[in-house]
Amino acid sequence: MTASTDFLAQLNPSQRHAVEHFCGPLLVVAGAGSGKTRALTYRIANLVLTHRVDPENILAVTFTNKAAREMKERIDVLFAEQEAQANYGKPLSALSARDLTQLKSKIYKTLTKHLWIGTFHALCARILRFDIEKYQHPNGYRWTRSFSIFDESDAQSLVKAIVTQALNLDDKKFNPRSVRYAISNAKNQNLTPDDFEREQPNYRGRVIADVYRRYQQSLAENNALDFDDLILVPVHLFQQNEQVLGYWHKRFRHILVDEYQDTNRTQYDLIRLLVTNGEAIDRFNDWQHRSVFVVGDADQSIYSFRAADFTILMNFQDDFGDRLPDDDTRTMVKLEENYRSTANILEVANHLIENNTERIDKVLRATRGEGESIFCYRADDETAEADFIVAQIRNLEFQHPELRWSDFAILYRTNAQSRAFEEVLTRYSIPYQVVGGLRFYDRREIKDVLAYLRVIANPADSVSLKRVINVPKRGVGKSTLEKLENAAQTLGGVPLWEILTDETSVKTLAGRSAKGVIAFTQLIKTYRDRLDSAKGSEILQDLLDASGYVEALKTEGTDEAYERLGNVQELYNAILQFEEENEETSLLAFLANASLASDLDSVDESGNMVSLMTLHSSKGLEFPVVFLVGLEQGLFPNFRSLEDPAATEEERRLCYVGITRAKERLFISYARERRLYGSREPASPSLFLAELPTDHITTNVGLGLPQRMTTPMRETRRKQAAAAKPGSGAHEFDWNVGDQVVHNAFGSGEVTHIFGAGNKICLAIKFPGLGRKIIDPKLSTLQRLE
DNA sequence: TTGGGTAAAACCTCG
DNA sequence: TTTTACCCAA
Repeated sequence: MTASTDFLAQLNPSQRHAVEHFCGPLLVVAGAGSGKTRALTYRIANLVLTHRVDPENILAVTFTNKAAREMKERIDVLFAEQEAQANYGKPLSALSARDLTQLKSKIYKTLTKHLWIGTFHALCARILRFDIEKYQHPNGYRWTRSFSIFDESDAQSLVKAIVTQALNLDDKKFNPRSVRYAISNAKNQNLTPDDFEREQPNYRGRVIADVYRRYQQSLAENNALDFDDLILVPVHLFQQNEQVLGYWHKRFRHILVDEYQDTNRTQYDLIRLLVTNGEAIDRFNDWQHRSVFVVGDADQSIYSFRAADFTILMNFQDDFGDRLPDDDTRTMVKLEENYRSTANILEVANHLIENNTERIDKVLRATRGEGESIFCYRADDETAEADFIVAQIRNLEFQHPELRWSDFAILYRTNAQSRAFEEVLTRYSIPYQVVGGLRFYDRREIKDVLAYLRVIANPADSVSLKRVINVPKRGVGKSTLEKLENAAQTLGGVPLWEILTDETSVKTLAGRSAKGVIAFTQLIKTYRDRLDSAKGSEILQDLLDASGYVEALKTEGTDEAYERLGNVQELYNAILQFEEENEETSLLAFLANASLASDLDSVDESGNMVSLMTLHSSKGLEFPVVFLVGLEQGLFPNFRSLEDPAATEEERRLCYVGITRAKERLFISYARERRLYGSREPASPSLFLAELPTDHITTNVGLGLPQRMTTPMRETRRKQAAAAKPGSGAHEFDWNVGDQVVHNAFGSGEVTHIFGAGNKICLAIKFPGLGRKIIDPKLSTLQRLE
């Protein structure tokens, strides 16, 4: 066995199949905990070490920045182990410190540095820093490589300004948030304003299309892109410019995509363009020296709210593959062996997910022992729930000396649920970290300082400019700003900056405030001149002083101000670290990195703290002990999904994700009463609780858990159904789980779920031999057998 | 122009 | 309960 292949011996046959795949398409259907990250990293290492692929030709898309970082680290280790054998003839651990340093630096320079690994957003931002100036918008808008990236709040205020000011519409009727959401959705499905209008030709659709057009114009005027544009613009650029596409197509011969079930239409278009060089997909056949390798699990698709579409994964073989059935195909491999969780946990997870209708058939096979039973706790309210869970944590930590605080995770549906747990954890002095919530880069002081940097890099960015022109106070108030903006508008939408830099105009328009405006523009100009010569960190350091920002915080002198000061200091550390760790150290690269950072990226694994996070954030992570909390109707599944069977299935997948995070112990809990906005509301147990297999669960509610838990739910349903339609025909809606029915087309079956409430009820019915189908009793003839 | 006050809205998930 | 938006006095 040669040195370059013996690391493959650690893999099981399916993993090995995936890892050794060289050219052509491959879909890896990878269940939770089946070693998919390992398959990805090993394959990249194998491409380079065995097939001698130039690292420059590899593009790997991950779901988070953190995953990208970890993948790079793991590949680095694999490279190092192989090179140690090859160059020194001994294992990595036997190398002297000097040789090790030398080897690592050589590996970084020749191999790791050239790999493109990152999220869709980060990779696309990088491509755009090369090529955005070649992009031609149909309306003639232009962007430069110093474009700003607008976050969600920037985007929403832009939409709000268009709705209320430019179009003079009621922002109650056209809620900026929902309009922005509609635009985002359109972009994620690769729809232009015209496309959108064609799809929704009604009044609302036309208005939104109009806002969308103006919104895009606004972005262009600011030389800015939103998150969705980061993907959409490269797609359009590739579609319109053969040379640009040709370059990247030639460069990225081997493309790998993780979490493929969570890609949206636009991201799919991007991948397809890069793979086929724009050729029609059914004609593309040139797989020599080229591969596309995607890894995903339809059962873990939980991002449909940002237009992710798991049918893209289901269609992979039709798109790229040989179109053969599962058993014969050479373009799909399934990883079904789970190395993470105990058999009990897997049993519960498998049982739950079987309630979904739309999935690729797949079971997680246990490789570990049975493990402890799952415990389900019914609490009186959210405080009692937190008390119970923290008591369990203290207890387990006490009884099992091998457990650290960081081995525990509390997973919930919404960020707002963290508070109760934080209070109790604080009371017992248990260290914890809340992941999600307010991101570091979303704090006010950080956004302020970044806005300064953004204006310095991109003065056309009027949104950032307005944010800081009067921070700290320079006597430039609302009315002054309004006059200046009007002037910019009248001159045909020139950037505000152009008005500000003309001293005469400023003196005419701003009057008393002119002094402050001029001071501000002078400040920005000073740093713009240094943009090419100075490092970002140097600019930031001087700026904090010269702008008076730090001074103002010190003068304020409150505890809060000192906390902000600390955060600003931390930002300075962040930029220093960025410059140290990254190949591309420009201020532009740092700003993009800051815009795209997620709170998940800052998860501290060394800190030994209990982790609190949403189920969405927990994807891809694992913990020995997991608490899955708040399993109540309306909370989880969330109330917005109650009436929509497809949405309920997504909530169920989310629950599946939560369960499969657990390695050793799983606790599930719900409360009978919960505080919402401050007032107490009664809560009923989640639909999902009744779907868990009784014999693997212990509970504090006595034996016979599913019966007892479904009863109150049935009563609520009955009440809701009766209330929804008083008088005649209430019996139509009075369905219960377990009802035997006869359907005019499918024959007899059993009701297994009830979706929604009132007159919007849908039933999931299991028909022997035909499987489970979701049926609207109002639209089909259903007869109940008594 | 600024700062303080009160009233109304917000809590779904995210790069 | 907490956060944000808007109004008015100084």
